[in-house]
Amino acid sequence: MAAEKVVRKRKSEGGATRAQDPEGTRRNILEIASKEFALNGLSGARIDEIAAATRFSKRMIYYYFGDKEGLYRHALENAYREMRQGEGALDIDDLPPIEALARLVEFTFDHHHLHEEFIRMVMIENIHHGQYLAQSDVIRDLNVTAIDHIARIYTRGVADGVFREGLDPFELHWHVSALCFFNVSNRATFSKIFGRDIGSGEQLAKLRHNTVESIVRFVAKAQHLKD
Amino acid sequence: MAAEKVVRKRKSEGGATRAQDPEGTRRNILEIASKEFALNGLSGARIDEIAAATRFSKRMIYYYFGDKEGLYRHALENAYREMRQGEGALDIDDLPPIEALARLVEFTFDHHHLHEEFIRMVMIENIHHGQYLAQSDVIRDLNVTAIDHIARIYTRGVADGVFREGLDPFELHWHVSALCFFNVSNRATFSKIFGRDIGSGEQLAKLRHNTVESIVRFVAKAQHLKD
Amino acid sequence: MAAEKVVRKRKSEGGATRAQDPEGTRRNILEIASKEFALNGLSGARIDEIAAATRFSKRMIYYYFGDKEGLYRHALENAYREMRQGEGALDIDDLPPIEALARLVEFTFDHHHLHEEFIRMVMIENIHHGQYLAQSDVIRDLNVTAIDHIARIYTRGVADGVFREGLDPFELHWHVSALCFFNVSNRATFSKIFGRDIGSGEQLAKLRHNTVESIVRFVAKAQHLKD
Amino acid sequence: MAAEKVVRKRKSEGGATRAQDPEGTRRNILEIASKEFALNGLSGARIDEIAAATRFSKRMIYYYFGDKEGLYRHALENAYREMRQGEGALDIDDLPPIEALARLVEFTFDHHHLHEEFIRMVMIENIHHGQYLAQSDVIRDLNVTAIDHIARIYTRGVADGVFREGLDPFELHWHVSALCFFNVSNRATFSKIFGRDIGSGEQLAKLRHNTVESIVRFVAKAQHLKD
DNA sequence: TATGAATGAGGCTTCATTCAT
DNA sequence: AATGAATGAAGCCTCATTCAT
Repeated sequence: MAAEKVVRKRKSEGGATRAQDPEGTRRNILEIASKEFALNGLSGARIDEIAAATRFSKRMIYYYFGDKEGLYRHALENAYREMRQGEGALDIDDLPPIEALARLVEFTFDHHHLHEEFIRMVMIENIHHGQYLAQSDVIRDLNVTAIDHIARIYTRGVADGVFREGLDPFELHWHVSALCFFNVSNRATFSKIFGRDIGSGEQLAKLRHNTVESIVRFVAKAQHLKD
Repeated sequence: MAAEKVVRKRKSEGGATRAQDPEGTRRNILEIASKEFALNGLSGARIDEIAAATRFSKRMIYYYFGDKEGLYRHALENAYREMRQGEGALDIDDLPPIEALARLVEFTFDHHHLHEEFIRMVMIENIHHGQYLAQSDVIRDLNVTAIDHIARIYTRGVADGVFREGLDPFELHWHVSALCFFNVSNRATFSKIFGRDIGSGEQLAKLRHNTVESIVRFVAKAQHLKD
Repeated sequence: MAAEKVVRKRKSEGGATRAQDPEGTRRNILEIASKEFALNGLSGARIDEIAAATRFSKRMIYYYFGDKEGLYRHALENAYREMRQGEGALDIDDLPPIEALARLVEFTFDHHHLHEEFIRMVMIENIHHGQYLAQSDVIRDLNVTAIDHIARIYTRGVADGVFREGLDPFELHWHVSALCFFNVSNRATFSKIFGRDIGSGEQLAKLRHNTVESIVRFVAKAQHLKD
Repeated sequence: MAAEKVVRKRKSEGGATRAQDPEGTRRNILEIASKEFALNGLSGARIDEIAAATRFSKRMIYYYFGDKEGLYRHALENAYREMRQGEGALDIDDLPPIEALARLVEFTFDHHHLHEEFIRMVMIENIHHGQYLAQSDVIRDLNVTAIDHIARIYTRGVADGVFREGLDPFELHWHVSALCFFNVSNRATFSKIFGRDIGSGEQLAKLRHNTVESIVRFVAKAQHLKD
């Protein structure tokens, strides 16, 4: 009889040896995964490599995040969350509007510059048509408040008579975002094409300065500008 | 064109019927591949799917482009080439500087908006740290000339006394690029987060208008601005 | 019953609240496991899903049953046990042989029809070449008695001169089993192939009737048959 | 720059060395797969083991059959096809009805006995509730004709006055199937429980004889039976 | 020039099982 | 008695690429 073929038993026998700290495990995995996704994108990232860089076995990724997309989704949320948390630090309500606006732009410019990982996650998510962001309520909630900052400054500036009327805070936010984001997101191609690194040294400083000036000139009344 | 001259040789005795048109084959493959890469990125694109969408077999991709990266590199070069070709059309040397500048910005804004595929290729290339672009001399040559346009306008504006002195054409180009690029590259996330589609209708028109205004206000002397 | 006596001990100071009832735990697990195995087979069943459907943790399965095969073995034994228990109810010793035989067949037919889960366990065990059954003394003991019933009826029938001589009770049991078993085990394929559901309604009733008639005609002397 | 991380190239380089014979390849794979599925069931079968037993690489299974279920579906269809093909051999139209019926039953009994693999596939498919068979038009077509055989014999027998009237050929087919199928499908458990191997030697012969007699006695008028 | 058949390597995911508490 | 955290091994499937014609 060839009938002796049986349910094949798994050979494992190997067990866990690690301390049990679910929250720590989750965090460790998410941290590593965020880096991998930011570096290689969703399809470029490798679960195996993430697991290897982790202090845990590959299996735990699935235990805590379900699948690769689940992990990516969490990494994306995490990126937005960390980003927004940093913004709390900025305290500019006491400055005169123009100066406050300048500070806000500088802050955003520097912040983006320092958080390339976040920028890359957003780029990657745009490559995926924002489909994972669309699944996350968390992210939307985090971001809508981002406009409040600039809206408050703008209102004060208009009240003080130094800002032009009729501008839309949402569009101002867009403006600031575009300039600050682009300088990080397109650093590689832009720098390589023109042979000037836009992401460091003098050039970075000048673009930062230009960015501030551009926003201020866009918002402030002409009479308040010094050429 | 040259295509008229292609003699459709049939294999002597009722053999294969496919036209032997190497250049056409290449072009067909590259076209399809460009779409796939733009849609799914380098690691996300599938050779199988590209081949299937092609009029040819998978083998031809390797025959003409070596490997996946070779195909990607060509698709990238192609994207830049097509982009730059379009720019030739713009004729603004006869307009007064401010108006010329406004036209240039509008043109760039629209051009980027209409060439999402190109924008996505650039995003993807940035995700890959510009490493493939770095290997291509073609691309660099194509792009450096892009600054000439704006440089000429700027020079005229300064000569006419309507533009501020001391600005760097390269940085002006950066400025225009940033705003026009961002509106396409980040359309998905930005629109989804704030619930307003920045890529169509009224909103698109307003951002276009703002973009022009922003650049003009940045470059022109304050006395020439109407708030 | 014994369950009345279970003292629900609470861990001294507001600890766990789960009742400590080993036998109940075992039973609960076994019940759920039986369903899963009957539904998906030995290799198709999932320990995780069994545990999830249970009121207990996965660990308890291993605690009480060792491993997956152990659990399956117990489920198999359980299926046979429950099956045989039901048969006790039948009381036909007072009926004339032909009628008694008819009742026995009807009973078996209905019993099998009502216990699809058991039938499926037997099918599954046959897929595994009966290797787990072979390990269980319990099951063999339970079943051998199954022949006694039919043997008694047959003996009476022969004595009464209504049954043919020389038949083997074991083979009669085989006969009854085959017809009753098949109608449940092969319901899916047979019904789907011929577009007639053999497991419900009129068709079921007719096959039941045929089954009885077939057995009776096989056993009874021709002179006692009405065509 | 950590930017040197790239699309990871596959290392393969290894190529094919085998003769190209698509149909042969398919057949070889299907043959091996049929054995594995019959032996271990759908979930129990291992693609790796099938591939290893094949003359081809694992990849070819997916090339030709899509996925594991696709392969199973084809194996199932194949089993039914081979089964039905064998039946063509039987030539009984010239025999008197009773004898023809007896020959048909004997043939079916032997045929099932010799094709355990087929029986097991049907068992397995029933475990899966016939869901794969339901997807196959091929199988249904093959089987409906199976009833024609027995219907023709029955009609002749009724015309000759030796068979009872009012029987349903479909149900007769069911009857024959049940007895012949069961003896193969349940050989393992039945034999083990009662300590008598129903699948070989004298016992097999007696059950075969009984099966024929049972069917004949069920169909023939009582006056034509010799007890 | 062009193709369909074939493949090794690796990718994601699941599984039964064990450890620490 | 009972659990949630953790895991090695293996399972299915996909991918870029090459061979034979």
